[in-house]
Amino acid sequence: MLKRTCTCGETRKENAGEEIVLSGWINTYRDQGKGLVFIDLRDRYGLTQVVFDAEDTTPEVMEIGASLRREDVISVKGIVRIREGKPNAKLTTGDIELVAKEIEVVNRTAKLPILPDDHDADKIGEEHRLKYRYIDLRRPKMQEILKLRHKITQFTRNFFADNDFLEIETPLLITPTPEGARDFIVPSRHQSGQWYALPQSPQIFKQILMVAGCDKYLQICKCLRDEDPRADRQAEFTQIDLEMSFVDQDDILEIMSEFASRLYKEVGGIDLGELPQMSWKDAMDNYGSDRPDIRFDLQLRDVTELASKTEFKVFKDAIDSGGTVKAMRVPGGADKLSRKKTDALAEVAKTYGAGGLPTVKYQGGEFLTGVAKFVTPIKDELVEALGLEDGDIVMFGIGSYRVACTALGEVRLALAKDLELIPTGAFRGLWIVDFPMFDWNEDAGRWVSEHHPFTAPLESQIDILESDPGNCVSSGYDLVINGAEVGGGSIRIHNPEIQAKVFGLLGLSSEETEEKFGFLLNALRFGAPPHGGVAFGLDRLVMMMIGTDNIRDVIAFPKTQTGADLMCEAPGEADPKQLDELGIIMREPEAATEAK
RNA sequence: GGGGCGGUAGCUCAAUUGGUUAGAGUACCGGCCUGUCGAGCCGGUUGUUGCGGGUUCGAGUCCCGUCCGCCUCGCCA
Repeated sequence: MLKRTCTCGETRKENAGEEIVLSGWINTYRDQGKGLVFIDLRDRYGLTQVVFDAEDTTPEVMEIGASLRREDVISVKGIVRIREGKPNAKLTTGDIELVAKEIEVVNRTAKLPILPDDHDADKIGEEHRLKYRYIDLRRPKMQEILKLRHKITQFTRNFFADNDFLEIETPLLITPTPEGARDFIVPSRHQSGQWYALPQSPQIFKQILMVAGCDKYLQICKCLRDEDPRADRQAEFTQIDLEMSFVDQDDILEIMSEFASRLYKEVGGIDLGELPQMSWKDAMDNYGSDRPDIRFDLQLRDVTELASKTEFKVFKDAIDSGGTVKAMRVPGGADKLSRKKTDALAEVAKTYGAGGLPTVKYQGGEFLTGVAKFVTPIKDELVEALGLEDGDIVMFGIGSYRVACTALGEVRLALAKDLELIPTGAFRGLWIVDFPMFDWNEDAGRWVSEHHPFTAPLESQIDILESDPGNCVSSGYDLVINGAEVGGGSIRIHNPEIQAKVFGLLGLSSEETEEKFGFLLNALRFGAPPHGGVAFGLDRLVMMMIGTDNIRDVIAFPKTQTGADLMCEAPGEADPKQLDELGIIMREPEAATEAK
């Protein structure tokens, strides 16, 4: 075997005259006819032009050179020389070429299903890219992503190691717990009828590590949630997970702000600037989202009071049932937004639970369009409240507080896209703080955790935890960058009585609590320090830095929307023997359907 | 579980109101070409139109079912 002496990205003018060996894949070949063939040889590090010239090499090597096709794998020995033709400014090695003297064809490729070509990779169906991931990943762009991801994890490890964090692994096979996402379940062979769950996060383990005196913990770990994926969400994903003892919220926000700022700066070359704090209430009130995109300035205003003065039935019905009316001023919207566009925005509002999106134009001192007559009675007050100017459009979000805010908030985002309000290359981050402890779930008829059941209420809120859970503010915090939640955490409950109270509020009986979370409550009884932590979504960080909204772009071997790995064809059938050992009997498909 | 879009050559796509032999670029194969670099020129091979039914003289096209992929609501403590 010819062993390479350097890579395809490093040879320069200065190396002219040296004998080297390169190994790699044929990126392209250009056969000029009898006696002259060019090859661009590719490896992870770059491209080097190899020339097969009849005047410089043997007929045998020439023949092999002419037979090479895309993605064949070769090793080639030769002499570096300054190019006889023009240099190629597109390549770092563009000044030189390797004159082939000896060649070893390591492997010929079969007929290629896809080409690893950045130039038209976007056109290749993702299904093919995923099935032949090993070819897709050869693309320089994909290699760059893998490298960036590596740099981020490397930076993370170094940063936290420098701050005395210990990297500690937690188990993948854990006990199923109620609350939260749907678990992936794994059968136990030794204890038939018993099941492991794969972790949705190492949450409880990292808290127990604090009880165990580890003080500062870090792990870059896989988390698994058996829920439907989205473009930016995958059932199997990676978190930068950490936890600290004897800290308060400010301590955590401080170190995490430093981490985020330095990470973006040093790895991504991005200046995040200051990371201000905004309360959850302010975020919902003004941006209609708990992860507001503050790169542009449209804001929502509460006009419930004003709206109650009108005879508009849509307003009245919502207000009578305790709802909210929000308004958003779109400067200059009268000209920019056609009926077609406002209709499309109304569809957005409907998707998020609103009945529609009443819209009025403000032109010539009058409200125009269909619902104008209903809001004209409050015209002056509305103009004043929203600071309306001639040519503006006003849109209304109506419904329960969360629906009114969210629906109009989503319209806000759609509008930003449509009117191109987001400056390219802008990065704006902020911490969202003071989340509510709970949200009332109508279907379940009980409180559910806004964050998770281990989140502590703010110290000032402990009094109202039980008397007024709906207004109880938690110690949770999320880091939001460009409208995406990149991480979140909280100060945890370290007092077993308070933890038991929270479980109780979530509708768990004390038996259930003891059965499912007894080990945690126990741990809290045996000397738990105050502690708190954060989990950052690694995939999201990578996505943001390379500017993609597709999470599959940043995962080497991602899954599809139905949880399939198209390359290895997971999930697959298990051997009946395996099932037998586990005491599992498959129900017939028809029976499964009937059971529904 | 709901809604939307898509599936035609290895790949990316085209194919008039249903119309007879399903085309183009690219990859691949062959030929030409000594300075190319997304090489060029000439020629060629490549099809279960996702799958299964149905309507029709005739289906890539229309209908029903189903599978797969993508986007999305619910869901994601």
